[in-house]
Parts: sequence; structure tokens; C-alpha cells
Amino acid sequence: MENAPIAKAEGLRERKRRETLRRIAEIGLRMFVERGYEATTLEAVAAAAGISARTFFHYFKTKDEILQFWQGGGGFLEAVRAALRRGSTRPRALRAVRDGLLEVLPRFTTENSVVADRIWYSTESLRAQKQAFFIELEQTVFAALCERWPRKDRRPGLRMTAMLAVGAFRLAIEARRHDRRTRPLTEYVRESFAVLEAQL
Amino acid sequence: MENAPIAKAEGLRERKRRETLRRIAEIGLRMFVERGYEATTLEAVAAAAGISARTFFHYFKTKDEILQFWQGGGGFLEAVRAALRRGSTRPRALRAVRDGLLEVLPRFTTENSVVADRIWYSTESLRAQKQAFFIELEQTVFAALCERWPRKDRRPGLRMTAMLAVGAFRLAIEARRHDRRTRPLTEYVRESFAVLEAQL
DNA sequence: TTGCAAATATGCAGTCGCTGCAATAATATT
DNA sequence: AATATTATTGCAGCGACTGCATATTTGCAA
Repeated sequence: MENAPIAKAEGLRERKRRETLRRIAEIGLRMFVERGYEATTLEAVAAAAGISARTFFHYFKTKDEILQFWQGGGGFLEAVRAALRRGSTRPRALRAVRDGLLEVLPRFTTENSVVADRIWYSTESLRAQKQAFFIELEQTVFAALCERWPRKDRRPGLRMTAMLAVGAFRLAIEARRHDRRTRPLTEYVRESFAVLEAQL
Repeated sequence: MENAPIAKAEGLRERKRRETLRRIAEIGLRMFVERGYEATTLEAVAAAAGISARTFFHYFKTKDEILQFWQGGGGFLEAVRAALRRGSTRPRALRAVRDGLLEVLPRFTTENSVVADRIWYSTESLRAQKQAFFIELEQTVFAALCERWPRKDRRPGLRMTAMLAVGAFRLAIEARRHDRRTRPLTEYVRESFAVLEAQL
């Protein structure tokens, strides 16, 4: 991405670590696709990646972190928050959220993130986590909106906006998941927000 | 396939089973409160309930089913669906949902359900499940609304209504959880919907 | 009352995700 | 080259959960 003031040459250690991390993530994801998430044992992933089972846990705290890796590894919430803080004060909060999402999304959308998304919905416990993520996103959005429109009496409205916006986002992801031919997520997001706005 | 649809005198077997089920649920909940959910081992619950660890799993498929027991054990979604189907056709869908919830809630609110609710939010994995439940509720509500207002062009609006209604419900539960002095959940629901409606 | 089938309880061994600990090997720093 | 850091690994162990085989209890009928 960007080079720090001191473009410190990456040591062998760091490089190997990064490579191993990615290797695990790639092999893991492929195995999840081929055999299913629950049927894929951690030991098997580790073995296929050429490391011991114990070492796996030095790279990922849990099995599902392999999937989180492809979803941006938790950086998404932070990115959305940042985008909302940075974005110009739009007259309508809903638009602000939409634009923030549209701005951030491309950075978190890869070939594999689409594959990973399907797996999230393949297993009950994963589904639950994913949905919990949306709630987190909602809280993040709400908090960001409150910063930008600090008048306390508008909070209930902002709360609603956050709910609606994240809801639209959820519907967009759902729509893409159900499409055979997948278009970029941003398109679904645009459509989803358009439908929502038509209702207001 | 059965003979009498009326209260067939409950056999010893059924009675004992019901008693054991409840005993496990009560002791389990109390232990969760006292020692924390994760710190409470299944073996400990089973021992305290006077059964073997293996037998526990004949009553509850998972540890968290102990908590689900106090939340109505999955019957809530069904009850809401039924209430929405039965309820008079209100002009406003949002009101219909609110009234449906208000009608059903008392049947699922007990002393222990409030306690259980606090535990749901004490642990990450439980929180995720709880939030997944709200999404399920949203889908249930949406489906029920679609039955009642079948015009296809109104669906986006109904989707929104479902989102808003469940959102208000979520906020109500949250509000109660944060209140020291707990009032009946229905009051929080009324308030929450009132705030929402004031925004529309 | 007895006999038998169905339901229930239990022990045991095992899987899987995950953790702590301690020893060892690889890399970085001086 | 010596030393400090960090990575890798094996091992032992925990806790939720399952399958299987066995014993016990209960329901029902001859």
C-alpha cells in the first residue's frame, strides 16, 4: 500500500510470516470449499500448509479467522468509521452512509471474499457470527453518525438511519449471494439503497 | 395415530422427564449466574442436577439450550407468526407487528427469562447467537406481513417495516437490559415503537 | 403377577477446537 | 561470534459433544 517514512526493508522473518499466513488462508479456504467447513479439520489445513497443528494457532486464533482474513480481517469496521468521519457533511445521513460504504467496499472485495461469503452462510455457527457482525456495523455507523450530527434530539432518527442503512447493506449482500451471475457488490448496494429511498 | 386428543393422563415417565428437564434448566441457569457461563462446566451442571454428563445431552443438545429453554425454547418465532396471521388487518403494518409482539410477549416473559437474557450478552458466542435470532425474527415477520399484504409492489416497504419493527424490539430489550430497575418488557416495547413512529 | 418391548440412564472411548508449557530451531542484533 | 528475539513444535490436557454398547426403569398386556 503506502511506504512508511522509513521504507524499512522487510526482513526475512516478516516475509516468511506473511507468506505462511496467506498460504494457510488460501489452502484453508480451498479446503472449505471442497470438503465443507465443518468437515475440514484444522489438523488437515495445517498439514496441507506444511506446518504443525500447534503452529496454526500462532497465525489464526480460531478456525473461522481463516474466513475473516478474506473479509478484510476486521479492518472493515474501522474503514467505515474512518470514511464516515472523513466524508463531506451530506444533508442526508442515509446518503452519507451509502457513500461511505461504496467508497470502502472495493478495498475489501476480492475474488476470494465472494467465495468466503458463501461459506459464512453454509454453517449455523458461522451464520450467527456473520449476523452479529452486521449488528456491530450498525453500532459503528450509529456512533459515527452521532459524531457528525451531534444534536441529541436527532439521535433516534440517526439510530433508525443506521438500522436502515445496514439493513440495505445486508439485503445487497443477500441479493448477490442469490445471484448466479455475480456483479460487483457496489452495484447491489446502489440498488438496495435506491429501493429503500424510494420507500421513504 | 393417537386415540384421545384430550389430556391423556401423564405417565410417570413423562412427568419425570419434564421434572428433570426443568431441574437441569434451573440449576444450570443459577450456576451460570453465580460462576459465569463459560466457567460453568457441563459436567458440573449435570452433577448438580443428579444425572450423568452423558444423560445431560439427552435433555439438551447443547449447553446454550439451557438458556433457550428460558426464552421459550424456540416457540417464540412460531407464536409471533401465529399472532400476525390472526391479528386484524391494521392499516399500518408497523402497528400490526407491534401489537403482535405485545400480545405474544407476556407468554414468554418470566422471572428467569430476564436473568437468562443478561447471560446471553455476557459471552461473545452467545451474543452472536442472540443477534442471529433477531435476524430470524425479522425474516419471520417479513414473511407474515407478505401473507397479509400480498401486493408484490409493497414488499420493499414491508421489508423495511420488518427491519424497523425488529429494530425497535431490539432497542426495547437493550433498554431493559441497561435499566437497573426492570419494568415489564412490554412497556419498553411500547416506548421504543413510540420513538420510532415519531420519526416517521 | 409376570413377561417383554420401549424408553431412559450410564460408562467409555473418541473427535475436534483450542490452550499452556517447555524445549528447540531459526533469525536478528551487537 | 555471542546473544537476544521470535518461531516452531510436541505434549499433555480441557471442555463440548457423539456413537456405541450395556444396564436400568417404566408401560402395557397376557
